Amino acid sequence: MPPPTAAPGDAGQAPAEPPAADRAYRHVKTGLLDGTYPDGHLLSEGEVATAINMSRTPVREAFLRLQTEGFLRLYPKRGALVVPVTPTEARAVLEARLALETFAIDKITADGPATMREVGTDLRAHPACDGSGLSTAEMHEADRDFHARLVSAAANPIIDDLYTALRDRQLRITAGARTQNRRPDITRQHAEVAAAVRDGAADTAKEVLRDHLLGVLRALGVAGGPMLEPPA
Amino acid sequence: MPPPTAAPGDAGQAPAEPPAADRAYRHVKTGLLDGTYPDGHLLSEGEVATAINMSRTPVREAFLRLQTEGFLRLYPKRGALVVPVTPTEARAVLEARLALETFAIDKITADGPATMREVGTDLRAHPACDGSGLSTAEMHEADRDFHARLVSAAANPIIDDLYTALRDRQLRITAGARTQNRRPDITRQHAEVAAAVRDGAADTAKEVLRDHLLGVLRALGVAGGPMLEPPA
DNA sequence: TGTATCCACCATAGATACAAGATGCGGATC
DNA sequence: GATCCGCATCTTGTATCTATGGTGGATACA
Repeated sequence: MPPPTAAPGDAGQAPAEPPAADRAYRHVKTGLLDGTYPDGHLLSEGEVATAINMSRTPVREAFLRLQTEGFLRLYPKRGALVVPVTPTEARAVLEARLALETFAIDKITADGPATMREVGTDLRAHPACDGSGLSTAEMHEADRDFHARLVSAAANPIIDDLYTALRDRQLRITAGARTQNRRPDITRQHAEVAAAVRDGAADTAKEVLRDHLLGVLRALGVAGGPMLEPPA
Repeated sequence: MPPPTAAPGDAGQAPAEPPAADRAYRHVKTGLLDGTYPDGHLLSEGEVATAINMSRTPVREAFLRLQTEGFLRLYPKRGALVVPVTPTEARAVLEARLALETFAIDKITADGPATMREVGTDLRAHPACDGSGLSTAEMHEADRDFHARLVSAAANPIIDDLYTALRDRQLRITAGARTQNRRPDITRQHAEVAAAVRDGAADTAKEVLRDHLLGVLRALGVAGGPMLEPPA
């Protein structure tokens, strides 16, 4: 009666649908990334709920999550604003990434040369240091994984969570950017960071990393500001 | 642009109660901090909803927020677990604070000596550098404000948000700790950090800061690990 | 007595109903 | 012709209801 949609019950080979809240979250996030919901668009719970054929309750949960991640801004009784991506925000995200990744390198350094060697060696063998034969999507994934591994080597779950959220946020910022031309630089920088960590050259690793992140901003046509720009 | 969050129409002498979701959030958070909901307690939406006389819907929102902040862990169909505070978590929070505050100092440094002087001078005059005549609660507030100002000097709203969340999280960790005996150290370290920033001695500032944060862990009887412990 | 099973209870997930706030348009008024 | 007020409508905030799934205790059995 009330649940007119979906027959969750039995169904021999039912694939066990994920929770509605998750589906709503995915749907909106996807729409945010592929431009279905453009910057500045004011979307409503009901709109999304109707689109994916569910009630507003799970959509609300999704909106709340997306707000804490910085994708939406909720206005009471008004709707959810798709936060416009500004150069300032792009810079803020990259700066924050720099802060966390720099910390990771420092922590690995504090752990001692043995840890540096181990982590650096692993990273040096990562696909993101080569990149040949990888599709754009695979390269993107490899890039993300490379940095995630670097950060998680700091063995700090809170930092890991913060970093993951930042990376999600960057997804939207760089949604339309092309990385094809930059791939040689990117892989080279990955390799340099890994090698520097392996060899105990923390300062070199941090410097290359800074330049690496600056490259992302540059590709977007955004200036890096005093923190990310190369020193005189 | 629509007015962000204007006061609801009236504003006459109506108490203008805050939204139920906010009340639920405050209630649970307070309970978390004052020990009403101890570590490992499994609480339910209905329990809270009944206690403060509202429906479960706003309570659910509050639970979601508290989960993203790391206070609760939600188990489907089970309830919300009050995340136990472990030494590991305490260390992770303090390390994360170190990462962000260190970044702030670096950014201020990158901004140039003029910025350092200005920020450092302001901080040096902050009540948290003196502390005489402040109650425990006031001192606590001053401490929090001091660090928040340092971080916000980095002019990065994302970092600000992350830092605020960390600080909230620390609230719970240090809920029962006494700071009375440590106050002289704390105020001295604040003053030293401020003076170092003012005078352009970034490395000194970061070193004192590290020691300052280590002090929090020490007061809890937790070891700092390789990152926070003083170098040999 | 120890163990496996079953069932009642409890908690959440999701849907729907209802209430209240905000906006924008149209018409009345000055 | 400009302005202001009221209403229609849209959107969120909150409450309540039903369905589903998991837990633990009581019970039957070896």
